[in-house]
Amino acid sequence: MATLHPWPDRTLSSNKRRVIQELVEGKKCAAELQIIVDQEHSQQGSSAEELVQKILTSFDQTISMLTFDHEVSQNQDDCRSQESSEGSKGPAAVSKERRGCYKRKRGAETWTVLSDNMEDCHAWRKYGQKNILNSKHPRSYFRCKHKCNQGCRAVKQVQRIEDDDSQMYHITYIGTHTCRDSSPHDMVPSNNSGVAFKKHHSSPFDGLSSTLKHESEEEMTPSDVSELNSVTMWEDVVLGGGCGFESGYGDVVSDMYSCNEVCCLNLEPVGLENGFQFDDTEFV
DNA sequence: ATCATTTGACCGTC
DNA sequence: GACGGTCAAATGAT
Repeated sequence: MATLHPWPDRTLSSNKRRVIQELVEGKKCAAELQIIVDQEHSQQGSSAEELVQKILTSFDQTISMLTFDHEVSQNQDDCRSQESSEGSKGPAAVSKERRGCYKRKRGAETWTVLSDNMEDCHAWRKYGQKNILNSKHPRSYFRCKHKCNQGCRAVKQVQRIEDDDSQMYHITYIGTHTCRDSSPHDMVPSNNSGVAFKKHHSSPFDGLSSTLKHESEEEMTPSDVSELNSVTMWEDVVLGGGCGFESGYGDVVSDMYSCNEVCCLNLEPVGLENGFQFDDTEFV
């Protein structure tokens, strides 16, 4: 199995990574089992079906805990160091020094959406706005509200499209949510959100995999293709696509299905760049 | 008082 | 050097 994973962490210990890979494999098998069980037990709520559901839930939560735990601990360290430095130097001095001191999120997975609605199920906080060259409308920058307390690195950029008549927005999502949003809305199964989004055994990306863009200029190699298969499989796990509920991991896409409904007109998962790995040093 | 948004400065990439 | 992305003080809203 390819060793690519969308969580932004190269420092994850190899053991932990292997554990997660094994869990991903396990969940994949459980998802296949669920399909078989569904076929053989057509009536809803059979005990076998419930059992498989529990297995899938268990896999999801375990994977989430493993990755979440690591990231939170890392980000808590970040916050602490920030606080301590501010405390020692005084706010004014630090703010001048740190201003604009960042590393760009290059290589993070991104996907774009054309929507008439800026809203989605996540809590975003605007952190900037820029006028873009040759664009009539400014681009707004949002980051996940839980960046500070949970270290969620998801960001999105929203820009109204050029066409004056339409109220459509071009929304670019960068990175997946690693937060566990405390809002009740996010905790309920996505297929309980009043949307005709059938419980599925495959990722929401599956039907879109043909539009999966490899942002690299290079031609895709067979290994790239296999990586993409792994990507969809992983997304099946982290996006909660396998069982229709979301534990808080990387749920942007499923949210766009469940919450924005048909306003999601054009979903383009893109940017699975070479190696599909985040460089943690780019997230300082 | 607290939280969110605006806005100009700063930095990385091309 | 231009442009885009991010930071954080200032400001506004509740």
